[in-house]
Amino acid sequence: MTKIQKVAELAGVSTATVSRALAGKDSVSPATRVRVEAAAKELGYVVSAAASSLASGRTRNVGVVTPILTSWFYTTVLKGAQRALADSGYDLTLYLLDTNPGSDLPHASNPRRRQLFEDFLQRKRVDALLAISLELEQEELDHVRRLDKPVVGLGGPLPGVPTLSVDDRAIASLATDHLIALGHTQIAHIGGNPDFELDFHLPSNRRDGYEGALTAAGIPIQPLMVRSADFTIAGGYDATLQLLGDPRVHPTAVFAASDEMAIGAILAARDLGKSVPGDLSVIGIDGHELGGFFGLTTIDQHPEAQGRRAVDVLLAEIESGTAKPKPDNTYLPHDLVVRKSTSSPTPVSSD
Amino acid sequence: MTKIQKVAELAGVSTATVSRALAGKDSVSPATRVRVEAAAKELGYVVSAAASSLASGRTRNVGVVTPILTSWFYTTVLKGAQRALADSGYDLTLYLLDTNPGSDLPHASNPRRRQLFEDFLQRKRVDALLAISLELEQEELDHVRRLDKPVVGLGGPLPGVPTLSVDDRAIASLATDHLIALGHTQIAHIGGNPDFELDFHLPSNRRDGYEGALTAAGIPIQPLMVRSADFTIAGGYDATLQLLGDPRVHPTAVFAASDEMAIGAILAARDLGKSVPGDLSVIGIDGHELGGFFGLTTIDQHPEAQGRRAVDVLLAEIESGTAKPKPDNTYLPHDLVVRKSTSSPTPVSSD
DNA sequence: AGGACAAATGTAAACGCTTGCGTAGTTTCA
DNA sequence: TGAAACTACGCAAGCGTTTACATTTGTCCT
Repeated sequence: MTKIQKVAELAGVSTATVSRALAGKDSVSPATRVRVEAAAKELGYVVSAAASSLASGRTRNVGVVTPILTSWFYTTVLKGAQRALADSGYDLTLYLLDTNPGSDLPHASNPRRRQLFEDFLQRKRVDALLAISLELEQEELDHVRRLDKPVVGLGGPLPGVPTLSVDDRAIASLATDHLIALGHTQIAHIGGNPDFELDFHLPSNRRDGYEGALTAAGIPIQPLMVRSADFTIAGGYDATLQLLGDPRVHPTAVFAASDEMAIGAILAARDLGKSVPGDLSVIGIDGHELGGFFGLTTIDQHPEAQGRRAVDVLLAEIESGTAKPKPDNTYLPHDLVVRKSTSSPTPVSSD
Repeated sequence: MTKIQKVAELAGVSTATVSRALAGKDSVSPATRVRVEAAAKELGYVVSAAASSLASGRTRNVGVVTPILTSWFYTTVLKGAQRALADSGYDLTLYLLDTNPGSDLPHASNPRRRQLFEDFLQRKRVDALLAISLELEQEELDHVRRLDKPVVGLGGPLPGVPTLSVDDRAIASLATDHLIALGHTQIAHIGGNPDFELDFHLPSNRRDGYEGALTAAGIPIQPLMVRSADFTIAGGYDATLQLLGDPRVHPTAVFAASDEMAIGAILAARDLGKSVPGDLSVIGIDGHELGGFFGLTTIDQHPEAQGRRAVDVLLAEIESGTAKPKPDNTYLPHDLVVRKSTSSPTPVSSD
């Protein structure tokens, strides 16, 4: 391993200057900088991350905590974050915080979570933390605060931490309004399961948006029209099966709280011999890559861009060194993407 | 931040002893160990990763390089790797090595790859590297060798590096034999696209296994029965549409090289009004979580276990400090999972 | 009882960088 | 033209551990 000393000798300067030149600091003359860079390249010199971080207190490493990995939305956010970090020369350390299935312990007792908050994060291994859809308990929040490092939340409201998220109510309203505008009045909703391991605000906000839009349009809310599922294709499928099999309701459209559930709804409708959108219009949320394949109308929430944005905010905080930025929430953009899973309802003979 | 010095004082020992006690080394008396641990806990002491790694040369951090993130198989492997690492107190640094789309440059010229191999990896940020489905060019391989750190390949043959992988030929044979045993003779194959960004051995090995099984059973190989796609649902769908629309062939079964393509095949068959398995049997590879939902017969290759296994090997190498373990390949287990997408062919009137 | 050996602990030298402070040398300006 | 203000760079003190080596203490033989 070549060390900085060798580079300094070859370039004919002190190690201090090499360090400054390579770190891209000003106060190094252009000529010197060039010489140092040439020397470094010639010797194949790369700074030792450990030494650099010990001396500077910075690691060039950002921790990303996600509750789920095997879901398109999360991996896409992660992809955006990874790319943005790599572009800025940062490493991404991945922490997976899935609750052990079946366990109903408070989060703080989950050993994996304890390990993360009490051990890993405390070792100064990361400069900042990006928390995706994370709900933290008080104790965990305290641990995070103690780090005194930038923390940004994506998708979930974290008290005392700046967050980015889409406006779930607005998205749900937009989706519902789209169906209303097409002439639907019998609109069902497949919401996310609130006891899912994710942040519980999201399902309820989406439901609120749905109900708000109906009410605003003077359409009565029918509790039987609302089902919940676990955000997966299978979950959306089952919920739709139940919905369409219930003689008490006659939905002509379904608004699913995720694209995967919406896809499940499309498959269920087909399996029941109903056509989409002829017999049932379906709209989802996410902007899933399979949306085009299924002709799914959706609200794209640009997950990859969300990952990038979150990292941008995080890096800005790291650079600025601001200990306590305003803990407010910023809304991220979303877009209605109309495909062929939604249309006006076909008039039906009342039965 | 409490440092080791404080702990030493509180426990009434030297910093050396604290270090040894906390690292779990022997040659510390049980009584002392207990006292040190108590002191550390009381002060909330956690070692500084930077200092520790500078002094010891170890980072407790493993790099994982994957070519794809938004695919169930890869994220599941990653999940297995993450969990195994977390269980052993290691961090996982994620590197994403997707080629920029459209670019046909040699890998070594891809800026993201350069950055990874020439910069990130050289900084001693990781103790070891897990390369998933990675094909490296000579230059990149040299960089990796220069690290002189344990490297394990998963799923792709890396010259000079120990690898783990399933036996793709055997899997393909098993899948094909399953169809043959059911009585099929008109068996199509949807293989992975060889110019896909992944390792190209995989698609060709699977195709070899398919052809081998046919030949062994005395069934002629029909080139028109073989299509390739990009491993996705949409890809499998299109390939199947073509296959079933081609008047020159009459497949009664399809062996797809991935579960996602197999799911696409099922959807395509349905859209063409064919029943599965009545008109078309479908078998895939992977063990995808949606397999149950679609009733898909598949060869489960236990991706999460693959991730765990790979990490186990990696950690064993780190512990042993063996610089150069035998660069051989170990095959991982796979299992046929029979569901309802395969059955005996229904006799058809020859047309 | 004396020496040899092992067990437990202490001493202090790395580990390889960053950066505050200081110093020459160079401009700038009245 | 002399002081003030920069600019570019060197010096050396850390940063917080780990660990080779030395030391102490206790145990076991003969």
